[in-house]
Amino acid sequence: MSSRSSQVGARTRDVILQAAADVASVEGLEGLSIGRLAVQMGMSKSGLFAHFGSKEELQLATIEVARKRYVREVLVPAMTAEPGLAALHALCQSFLSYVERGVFPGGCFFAAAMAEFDAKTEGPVRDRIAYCQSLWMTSLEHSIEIAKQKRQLRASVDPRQLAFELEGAMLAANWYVHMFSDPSYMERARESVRSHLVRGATPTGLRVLQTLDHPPPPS
Amino acid sequence: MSSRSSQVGARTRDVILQAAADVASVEGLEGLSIGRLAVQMGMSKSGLFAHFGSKEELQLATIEVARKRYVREVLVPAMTAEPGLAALHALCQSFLSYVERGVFPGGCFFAAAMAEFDAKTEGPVRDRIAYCQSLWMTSLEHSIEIAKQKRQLRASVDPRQLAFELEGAMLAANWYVHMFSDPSYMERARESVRSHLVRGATPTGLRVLQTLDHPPPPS
DNA sequence: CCAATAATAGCACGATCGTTCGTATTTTTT
DNA sequence: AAAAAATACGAACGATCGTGCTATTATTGG
Repeated sequence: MSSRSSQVGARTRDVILQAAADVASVEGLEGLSIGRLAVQMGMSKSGLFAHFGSKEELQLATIEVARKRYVREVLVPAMTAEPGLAALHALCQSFLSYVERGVFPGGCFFAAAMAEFDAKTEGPVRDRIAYCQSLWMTSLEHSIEIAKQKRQLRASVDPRQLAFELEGAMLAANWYVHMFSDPSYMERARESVRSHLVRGATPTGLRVLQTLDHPPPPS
Repeated sequence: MSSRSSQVGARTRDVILQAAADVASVEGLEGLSIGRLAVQMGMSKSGLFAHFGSKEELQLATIEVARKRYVREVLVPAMTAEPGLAALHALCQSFLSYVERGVFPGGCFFAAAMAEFDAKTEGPVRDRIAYCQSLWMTSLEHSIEIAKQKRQLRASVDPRQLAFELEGAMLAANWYVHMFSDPSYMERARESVRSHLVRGATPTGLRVLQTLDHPPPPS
């Protein structure tokens, strides 16, 4: 059988990687140590190592499970929203909620990984992190473009610029909440998102945003 | 003699720490290794180690020289501006220029350190980084308050909120410029700073901002 | 010029790092 | 039931980590 999904080891492997993702969000992907991870899992270093064959493979596999968790906890919940401005709003709220809920103990996994690898020597790990980050930015930009097509955001709105500003507020909240143990930075980010969306919105867009704040009673 | 300033070792110590700050901005303060640093300096590991006595002391001393470099390259150049909105503008431009000039090869030292330690166990290093970061935020907020007193920014402007949004844009630029090797993110941050300042400005403040973009001919 | 002191080097330590290898145990397939 | 494959373990490797101890070399003050 080519897939590992029915094998026993696949479950073990996944349990290892879930723990690895948690550790890496705090200690960094380089700070991930096979020995400490093995102790934490209650298994031998070589036994754990055999699942991956190299530390780099462990790091890449950790990124993959982190990405899946990210998709499940951030992107999927936002998919229920109507494409366009509502989806953009949902993506931002979903991200902030994901940080707030502690989906990763160290805050956003990819924010931490980006900060760790942004200046480092190129390699598969760095490339993968950059790719994941660009996907996230693209999904923001895409929703902005849909919103423009729907005349919910003004034609003058630059999708990449708006995505950059939203992402800046969300990233800053991610760092500051942990660094200063001050959850009020989440509200600052929400205020920032709200004001950016309101500022770019057309009258049509404003109605959409009002609907989101005061959801209509189920008919 | 109590001061080390006239001793030979003080110069050596400073050269070591300048290199350490450069390395740490790329590899992180934990990634700083005494052995590799010694090789890079062309001296023995124990000889280098003797200057500090422990890795933690090396990290703290590295933070200190990084802070001094930061003050010299970011804060001091901005001090020529008139207190208030002009100073706020100068602080943001100075920070972005400092990232752009590569004052630290890995981007902003303190942004990297904050991202590295925000989720980690408490300790003197983490505390010091948090303190340095809070000083920077406070200096932004202080300039905003002066600008409000001078009626350059509207009374409705929340200093901490505005500082948060400016910092978000600058931090995001710091990461993205390196991660995607795309200097255009610096312009995105400048655009973000400009629009935030214009939006909060009173007519008086707008005149100040215009003066900054089109400096008056020396009388 | 000599004694005191500061600065550096050499060496070794225990710990941990990623990695390899051989082997035993379990699970799956034939 | 036998064979094959997957899974895990224990031991050890060379390298590097931070950190001590001791000797040696520079520098400085009397």
